[in-house]
Amino acid sequence: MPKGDYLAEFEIYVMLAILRLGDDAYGVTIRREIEERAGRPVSIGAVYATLGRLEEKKMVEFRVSDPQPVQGGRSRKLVSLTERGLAAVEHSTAMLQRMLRGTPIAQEG
Amino acid sequence: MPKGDYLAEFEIYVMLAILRLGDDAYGVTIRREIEERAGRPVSIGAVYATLGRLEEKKMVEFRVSDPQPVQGGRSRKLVSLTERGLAAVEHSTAMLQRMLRGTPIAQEG
DNA sequence: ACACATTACTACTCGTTTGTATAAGATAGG
DNA sequence: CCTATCTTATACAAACGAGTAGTAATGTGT
Repeated sequence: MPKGDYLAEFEIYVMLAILRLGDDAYGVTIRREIEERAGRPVSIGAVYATLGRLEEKKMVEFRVSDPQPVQGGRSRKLVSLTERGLAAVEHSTAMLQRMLRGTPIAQEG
Repeated sequence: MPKGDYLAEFEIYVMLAILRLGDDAYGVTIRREIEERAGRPVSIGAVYATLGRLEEKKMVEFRVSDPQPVQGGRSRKLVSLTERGLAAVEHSTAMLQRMLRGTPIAQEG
């Protein structure tokens, strides 16, 4: 099982957050998104570290935004999933859904 | 976030396989189940190693079957999830479902 | 120039998971 | 007994992920 071909838990959370955030996905918003859904604190460093690992795996890619017209509004490094990244998330989640089926665990739509 | 509080990918697969297999969950069947769903080879050693770790975390428990009336039919070590293990799987999958919602990834019922 | 806010980066540590290789226990059959 | 078969066990290595702490870049406002 060549590593780098699958996603660890936190990596999945980061990638799903990116998907939900769409054009507004960058370090700070990703962090907030995960904190809200998971209900636990997430350090910003952990997010950037994970984003770096995901980039190495070619799961995500970046583009730099224009600076924001507010105090401290430095450019953001917006993230999006690569084709490969999207495929990986879909694969991971589909696998989970397959495994869940036929199981006594409640499924939500 | 203290490790040991969440489940890694392979651990989740093992636990979900146990759930599906019910009264027939033991090393060999678990391996087969995962291989079929994941479509990749799984070594039997990896399964036992993981089961050992899950037992340490009190996620699974064992009971020994009667010997099987076939060649090589030694007793099986049947596995089932503990209350704690079931709760952990439910927690992990529920979190994923929450993260999936609002995402362009197809959801199956 | 200076303070302040927002965002990003990186080196490093720690603990973990995964996986292999290897050995061996238990049972049936001839 | 000896062999084949099914099952389990485990020491060990290698790789990896998570997270922290500290640093720095870039922008606004005064």
